[in-house]
Amino acid sequence: MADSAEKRLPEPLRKLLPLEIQAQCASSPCARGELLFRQGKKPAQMLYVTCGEVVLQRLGRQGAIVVLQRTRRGFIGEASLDSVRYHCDALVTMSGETVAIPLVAIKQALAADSGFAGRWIAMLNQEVKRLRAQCERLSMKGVKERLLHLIETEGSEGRLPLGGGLKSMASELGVTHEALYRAVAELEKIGALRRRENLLVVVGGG
Amino acid sequence: MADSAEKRLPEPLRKLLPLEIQAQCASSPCARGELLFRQGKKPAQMLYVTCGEVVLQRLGRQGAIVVLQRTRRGFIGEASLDSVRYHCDALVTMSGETVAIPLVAIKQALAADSGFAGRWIAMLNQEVKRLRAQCERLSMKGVKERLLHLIETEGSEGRLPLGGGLKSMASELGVTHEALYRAVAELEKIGALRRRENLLVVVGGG
DNA sequence: CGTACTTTTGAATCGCATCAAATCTGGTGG
DNA sequence: CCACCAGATTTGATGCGATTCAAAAGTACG
Repeated sequence: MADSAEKRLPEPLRKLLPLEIQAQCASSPCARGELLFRQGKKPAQMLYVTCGEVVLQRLGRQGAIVVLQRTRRGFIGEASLDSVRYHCDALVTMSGETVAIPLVAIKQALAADSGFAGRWIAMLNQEVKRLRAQCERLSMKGVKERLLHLIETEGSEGRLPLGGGLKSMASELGVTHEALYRAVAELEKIGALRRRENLLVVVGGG
Repeated sequence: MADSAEKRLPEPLRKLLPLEIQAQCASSPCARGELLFRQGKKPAQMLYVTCGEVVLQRLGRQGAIVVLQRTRRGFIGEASLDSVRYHCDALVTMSGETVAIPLVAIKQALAADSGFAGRWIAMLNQEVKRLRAQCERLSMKGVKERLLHLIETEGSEGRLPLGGGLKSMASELGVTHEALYRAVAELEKIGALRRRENLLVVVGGG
């Protein structure tokens, strides 16, 4: 059936997009090493990562690769709404799946449907909030400090489900997985943290 | 004159806001230690920092203060557009000036004026892009690496003007000013960086 | 059962934070 | 003009914590 793709749309997209745009979405798998788009090309569609990992990168002045974004779930290059050309490459670093949405459809709908525009703004607000918190987190020096901050800001009620295990969380915190394992162990020993099957719980004055 | 406040509006706001909203803006000074808003209160206006420094913070689980955002220039708590209550305090950490814009006016204008909504979205896109780059920067381990990344992403043509001197740049990079001074000195000695009066220039293969 | 991955612990090294102090700078008032 | 101060800038010495390299133990899956 043609609508099988729609049914697979992740929750966030179903709540965000007008139905006529949902109908134009196309899911497709992406393999590690694949380039989803290239610097200089004209954006034709908005990409949403549902699983796997994609990084946006470009070459710095002395040839070093500068990573601008690493996404495991969410839009990549939302800013392509405004720009004529991509200013970086999109490289798949972990096989997964993406949803492609025609850019023109989004632009038209944003101009015509103020409700959609409002939801889009709300989504961007959330993203800005999240990113600001992440910056504050990354500017902390200690791993334990960062971990607790993560649970405070991304979790609810001092609880945070860990999806891909601690290892993937480590790169989100900007530390090695060894350092994170040790930090968790120490916090548990102090009694500041408890660890259920797939959950981290802050013990403090809750 | 009453319009003296309008004339003082910073460039970004003049380009972003419809004229009828610019007329409703009110600049006012804020002193170090002042609370611009408090967790739990209902947002009535959108605040834009023109100079000074404001942090958004709230109390974490074990009483530790969690800083969510630190702003020297730009909106604070854009997300108050969507939320009924503030979820954090806004504390002035360096005396300066803010512009207050009535929230209802913004909401109405965003719904009625699709051009304004488009500009607002573009602004948020820029912010998201900048924040993502900053996250990647902060997740780098070396100071030199971070500095070069900053110049690559925030500067143009490998050149970056340093506004408040190296010291203020240090906290933006999430390092101590001593470490930054040393990194700059080493990069200059290698010949990878040059330093003009108020400018940092990457020397590499440009 | 074997392979691949995550999780865990150990030991050595390195870079940054920290504390300290000297120099340089611009601005203010005598 | 000089004295003086507050801040930025610079250099030095020390310690801690994360990285790094290494290896073992646990776990999922075909």
